Amino acid sequence: MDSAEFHAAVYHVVRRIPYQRVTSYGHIAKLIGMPNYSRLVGQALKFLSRDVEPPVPWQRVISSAGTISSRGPGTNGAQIQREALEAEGVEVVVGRTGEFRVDLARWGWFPAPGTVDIGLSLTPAGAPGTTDGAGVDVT
DNA sequence: ACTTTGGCTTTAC
DNA sequence: TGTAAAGCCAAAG
Repeated sequence: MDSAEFHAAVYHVVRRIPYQRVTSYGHIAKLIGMPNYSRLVGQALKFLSRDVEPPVPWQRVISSAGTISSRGPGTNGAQIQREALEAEGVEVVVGRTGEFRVDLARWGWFPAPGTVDIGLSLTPAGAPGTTDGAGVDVT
């Protein structure tokens, strides 16, 4: 797939992230079938224009450690992201060094690869397993 | 064409 | 958890 398809797949998957759920860049890469493209997922979201037709909930994508990427001191992207997450009810805590983090055990959404539609032909036909992908139910 | 730079990950300590 | 180091891949410089 070329970069256009990659972007499309990323957006597609990100849009599949349920309300009040978050996932990681790396997991999205896995879902698409390219485990080592985690950084490119970040770029795809970075290149995303802010007024695409079906909005892409990019705020539901954070690092695998459950922290919101700061994107540098001069930017307020992390703050925006935090507000967006809290706005939909996701609990965001502030670390001791001031970073925002989300409890992945509670809000994380990590369905097995192949169980979500990525909008491309590589989705296996009768994908077994969870179609819900309700991550961890530790309550 | 080479070097840096990212909304990253994993493994190891 | 928190760093540190080594991979990773495309876009900028």
